[in-house]
Amino acid sequence: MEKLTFTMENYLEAIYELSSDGNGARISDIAERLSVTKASANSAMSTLSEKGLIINEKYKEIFLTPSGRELAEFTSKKHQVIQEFFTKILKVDAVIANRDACAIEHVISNDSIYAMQEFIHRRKKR
Amino acid sequence: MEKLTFTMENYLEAIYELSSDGNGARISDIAERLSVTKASANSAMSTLSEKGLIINEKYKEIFLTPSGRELAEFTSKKHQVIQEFFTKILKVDAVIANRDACAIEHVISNDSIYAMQEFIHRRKKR
DNA sequence: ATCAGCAGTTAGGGGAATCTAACTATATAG
DNA sequence: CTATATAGTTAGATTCCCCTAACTGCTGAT
Repeated sequence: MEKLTFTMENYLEAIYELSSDGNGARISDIAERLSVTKASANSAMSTLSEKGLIINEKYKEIFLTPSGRELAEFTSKKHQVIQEFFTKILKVDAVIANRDACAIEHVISNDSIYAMQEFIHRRKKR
Repeated sequence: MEKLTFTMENYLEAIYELSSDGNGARISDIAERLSVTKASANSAMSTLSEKGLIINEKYKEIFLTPSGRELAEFTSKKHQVIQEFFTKILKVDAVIANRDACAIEHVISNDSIYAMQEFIHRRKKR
C-alpha cells in the first residue's frame, strides 16, 4: 500500500474524531474541522474510498474501514504524544502545542515518537 | 511579505548551506541535495528571485540577498535546535533526528522552538 | 581554436489539493 | 404534503511542485 499524503492523513483523522460509536462522519463537519470547502472534502472522500480506507455511499454518512481506522488511530496516537510532550515537558501553550502536533504528526519518525513517550513515562515515575 | 512554501524554504536553506564565503550555489548541487531534477531547481530559482530572496543571473552562480540569507539562517537555526533537542535530550539517533528536523523545521511554531532551546540550556547548567 | 561533455534553460505535461459556482438530494417545519 | 433550508455533488479553474525531453551556453583538454 502506497503512503498517504499528509492531507489525506488529516482527512482520515478528522473522520476518526468525528465518528462516534456506530455513527459516521458528515462531509460538512469534516470540511469545517479542516477549514476547507465541502467540495474539497467531498473529493478527498473519493480518494480515501478508492484506497479502501472509508466506506462512502452517496448522500450517506462516512465510515472508516478497519484498515482506515487503524491508520487513523495511529496518526491520532502520534498527535496525542506530541501534544502531551509539548505541553507537559516543554510547557508550550496548549493551543500552540495542538497546532504544532497537527503538523508534526505527519512527518515525525516513529523513533522520535517513541522517545517522547519514554521521556514522558520516565518523568512520571519520579 | 507573504509566507514561503515549505518547498521554497528548503531551496533557500540548500542555497545557504551550499554557498561558502563569496561563492554562490549551483543549480546542479541544489538539485542533487534536494533530490529533484535540475529543471525543478531552476524553476524554483525563478520563484525565489521574484521574491527578492536570491540573485539569479542566467548561467551564473546563485547568491542569497540579505533578506534571503536572513530567512535561510532562521530556518537553519530551527533545524539545529530540533536536531540538538532530539539527539541530546530524546537520545534519538543522529541520522533520524536530522531527517525529522528537516521536516519539522518548516511547520513548528517559534514558541516550541524557543521552549526546546530553553530546555537544552537549562539542562546544560546543571 | 575546437568540440565534447557538463551545466543550465525552456517547453509542455501531470498529479494533488484547493477554490467557486451551480447543481441535486434529503429532511424538516408548517 | 409541500416548500425551503441544509447537505452533498459535480464541473471547471487555479496554484504549486514535480517530471521528461529537448534545447542552449559554457569551458577545459587537446
